[in-house]
Amino acid sequence: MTLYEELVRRGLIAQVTNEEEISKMINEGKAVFYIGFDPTADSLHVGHFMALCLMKRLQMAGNRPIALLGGGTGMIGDPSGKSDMRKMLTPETIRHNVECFKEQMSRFIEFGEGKAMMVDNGDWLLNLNYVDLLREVGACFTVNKMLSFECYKQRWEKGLTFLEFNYMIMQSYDFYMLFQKYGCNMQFGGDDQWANMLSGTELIRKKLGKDAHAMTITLLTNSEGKKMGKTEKGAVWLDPEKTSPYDFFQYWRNVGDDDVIKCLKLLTFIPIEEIEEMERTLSGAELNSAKERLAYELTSLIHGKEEAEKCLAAAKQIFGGAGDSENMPSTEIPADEIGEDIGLLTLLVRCGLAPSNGEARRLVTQGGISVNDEKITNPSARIKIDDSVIIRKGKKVYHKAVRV
RNA sequence: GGAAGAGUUCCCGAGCGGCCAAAGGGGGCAGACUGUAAAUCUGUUGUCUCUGACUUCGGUGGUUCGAAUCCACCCUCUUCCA
Repeated sequence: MTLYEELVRRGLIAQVTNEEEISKMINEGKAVFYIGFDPTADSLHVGHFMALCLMKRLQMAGNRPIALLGGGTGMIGDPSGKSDMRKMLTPETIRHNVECFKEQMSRFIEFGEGKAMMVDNGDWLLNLNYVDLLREVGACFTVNKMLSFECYKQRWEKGLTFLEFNYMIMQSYDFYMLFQKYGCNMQFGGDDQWANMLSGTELIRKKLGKDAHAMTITLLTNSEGKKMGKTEKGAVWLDPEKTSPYDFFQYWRNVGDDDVIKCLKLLTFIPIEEIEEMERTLSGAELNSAKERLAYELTSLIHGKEEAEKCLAAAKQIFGGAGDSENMPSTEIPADEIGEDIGLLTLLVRCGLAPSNGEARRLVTQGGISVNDEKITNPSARIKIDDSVIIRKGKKVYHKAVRV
């Protein structure tokens, strides 16, 4: 099976400019490709992870990856497919985010001589001269064409600023630069980037008369068509400080039945045959084993095998019935803060299980809280903590409060 | 520059002098049912020292016994005209 066939079989590919040439190029390891990452936050999330996985797959086949950090494009903000304008980021934030990205990326991809490259488009975008740029590239774009792109549809109602409208030109310019500087002949990106990427290949054709290619990756959506990797609390981050390994593990452990197989295909390196085998044989509750595998694999890829083992063990202990666990998320509370005993509501807030006393009170009154396996419904209850105490919120959130 | 309109709790969106902590929906949280799934049903969803008090309806002042609701100014956005 060739690399390209595997990508297709995994469902990773959404759109390509020229299937024949692209498959040939990547199968033979001849592609120099780039994927852009705009530094919109101080941590990568699952969407980025998919792109990094693809990078790794291609790298293993001998292709040369370039990770492009959007130190320049981040100053503008991509309007593609978004209904609202992004909050403008300050240059300081962008620089900080770029640094965070760099660090996280280098954990997945090997950078260096003859390996992957990391470049920042701020290097060429930030010092562009407006008039020069207009004459050089502006002349290659027609406004009517740009306006016809699907990705701006959502903006017709709320308005598209000139600032954001220029994003496409910047991204095209990136491709054009990378093509010249590094011989980069292919661009990958999320499917929402299709228009931006095509514009890049067109610019290259117009300016240099050469062919460049683009391929988009399937967006990770659940069976309802919503983007995955988002929770009510925001994105599922790769940074353990922002999304703890345990929460990360649980996110994947709890994906819907209809989404497990897709996630395994798109996000893990488990051989495709094995996944297809699971797809054929597992149904109903049996899918739980696939979910567990998914959670384990991903946690292991991102936080390391050791963390993954811990999460798995913690989950088994917690959901397997045994109440106690060393690996349970916990909060340490100084003895003098607890004293004789501590108010239940205070304890819940202190452990981050409720944002306010009011919310904590509600939880307790509605029967959502158990302490050491004993349901407590009295909000004014006081809890003695001799050593440590296991709090359960709802069905699946366990937390340990430890006296120190 | 001129004219008209809009800004409400996490989001959308009603309310247009007291019965408003503010309808309805979405989302969230909890309960039931389950497989740590989905769907469904129920409750709940500003804060606190919680049968009471306090703070919220773009901002600042004002009218009134009483204002999200009326007035003035300001800010922001949308549409129409130039």
